[in-house]
Amino acid sequence: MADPLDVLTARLQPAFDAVAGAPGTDPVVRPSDRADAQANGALALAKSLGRTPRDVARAVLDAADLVGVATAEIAGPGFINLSLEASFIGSLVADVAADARLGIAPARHPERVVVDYSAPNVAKEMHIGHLRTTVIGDALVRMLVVVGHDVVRENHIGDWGRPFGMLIEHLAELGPERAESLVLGDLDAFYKDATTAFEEDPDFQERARRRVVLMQRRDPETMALWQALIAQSAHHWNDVYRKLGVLLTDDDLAGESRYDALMPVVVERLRAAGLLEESDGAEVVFPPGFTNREGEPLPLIVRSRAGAYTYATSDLACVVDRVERVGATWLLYVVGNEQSQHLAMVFAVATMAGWLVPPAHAEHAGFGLVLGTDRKRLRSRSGEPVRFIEVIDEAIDRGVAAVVAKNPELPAEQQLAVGHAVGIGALKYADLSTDRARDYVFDWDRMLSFDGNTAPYLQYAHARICSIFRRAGIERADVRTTVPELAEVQERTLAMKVLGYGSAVTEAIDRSSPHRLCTYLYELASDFTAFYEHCPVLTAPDAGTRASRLALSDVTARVLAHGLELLGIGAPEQL
RNA sequence: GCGCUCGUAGCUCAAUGGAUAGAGCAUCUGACUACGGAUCAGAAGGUUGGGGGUUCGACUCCCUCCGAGCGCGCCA
Repeated sequence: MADPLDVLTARLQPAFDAVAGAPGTDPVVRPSDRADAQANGALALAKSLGRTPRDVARAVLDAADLVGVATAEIAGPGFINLSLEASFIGSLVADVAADARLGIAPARHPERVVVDYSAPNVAKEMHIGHLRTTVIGDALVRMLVVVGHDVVRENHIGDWGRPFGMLIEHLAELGPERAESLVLGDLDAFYKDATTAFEEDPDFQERARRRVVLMQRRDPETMALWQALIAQSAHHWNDVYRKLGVLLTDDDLAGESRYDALMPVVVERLRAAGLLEESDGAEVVFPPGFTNREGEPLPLIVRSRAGAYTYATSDLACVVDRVERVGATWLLYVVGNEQSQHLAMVFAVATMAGWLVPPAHAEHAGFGLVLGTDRKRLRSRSGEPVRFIEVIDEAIDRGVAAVVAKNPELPAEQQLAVGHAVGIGALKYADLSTDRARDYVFDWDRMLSFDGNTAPYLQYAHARICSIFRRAGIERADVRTTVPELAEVQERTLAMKVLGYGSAVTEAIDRSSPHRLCTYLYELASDFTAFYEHCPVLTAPDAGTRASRLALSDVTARVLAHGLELLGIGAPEQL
């Protein structure tokens, strides 16, 4: 238990219980600007006891044992301000330094969680719209894994449905060997050519329709062509994922085709449950609480008038598969905000049908748009969506250029590797560091700046610490057993921040909000630079202080590197 | 029309219902032969879109209005 707030809570709990006359009264201990921490529980307790908050706080303090941990005083309307003993903070920092997990607590209730993210389409290039889902999903996966959840990554690719008749037929015309060059050429051009043929050539249209039927029957030649399309598309995605440094692999592909066989089952089960209704010739379910333009109930269409299954059916099949086959109790959808109503309806119907019931639960981790500096949806000059791979390559180029300009002495090979980490880090961090629900403005200059809440700033702080040890020829591991003495205010502030790492990670997971972790890491880096400026490490006044500051520096660097890793961002030892 | 999301300093963003709403950029003042100045210390900048309400206490919860964006029956 490295979190000082937990320690304080544990110390205050019995006193609150005694004053309340009942167990379980929450002291509500939080970080505070005025002191190290503040307990606010007396305010709530006062009301039920019919006493004044300050009176309750006084009684609690009289009953509490805080010896060796903190001193307390009553402030304001009834806050208990707590100032930690420096020796206590130091010992907790040593605990964190000795912990491979750096104070991150394991999940109280580990779950099998499916994270649905990225979701590109076969035979289409990834575009800027895939940035947020891919980057946010990847960070959430890493955080969930580190606290001990059993995480199943699922990349819900668009690999099935009517357009594939057209795409497969087009590939058949070009000859299967043509598929090989698709990744080098332009996937979008292929898609466009197929569309053109479909629209302009009635014969082609007819053959495309037949292909759809052949797909349903799993005709071997058709499936071979289909596989070729997927394989070539996967090359492109994997290129993106590798450069971007996300964890997705071919093993995580869970395309719509996987749920094809489940769709009729879903409809039949809805029928058996008495939920299915007919509306304008389509088979639908009306989840309560959703209305259309006319204020009438809004249906979720699971089978169209033409007899086709819809994406709603596919998403319902997905829920069934994830709960019943995968055995997940937590379904996390990293999908744009614009799908919130659709997903809410899918979740509602799945719940009505009894598929999505406790302990199983679904959560939509929605996100806003990527905007240009004109505050409008980011697009290329031609008005097309920006190609994802171009954004990635530009990030790398800019990162390398920044490193080359700033550290010309670095060997060229290292400049490339470090520049990659800086560029990709900047790109990812810009996305992760704002509240995901909001739209955010994409701005190269700001995200690559070494000042402010950016990846390069964090990476720089980390590199500076590494530089201290490198310069002095000190092994990092050798300083870890030192219990830091915290005489200077900057040392104390930094130490307190180090102790907050675990709760920052927990908070980011609880709210599916990586930006909580980003904000924490930025504050940690800021506190470090203030410490670095005011507290000489290698030239400290005495050996004890030097050892103490080395220990503090080491643990700070480890938290920075660990935290960046959870965000999917590298922490080079030199920039 | 209905629904969802968002609205915080000039700009870009923070802030579990807790005291005086915090950072960075830009602006202004200071501090350097630097354990990496890609820095630090400080100043200035706010009716948290407007108005009501709940609460001991509201950026946060509720209502209402304004503004922006996105959805709203057989595409995914």
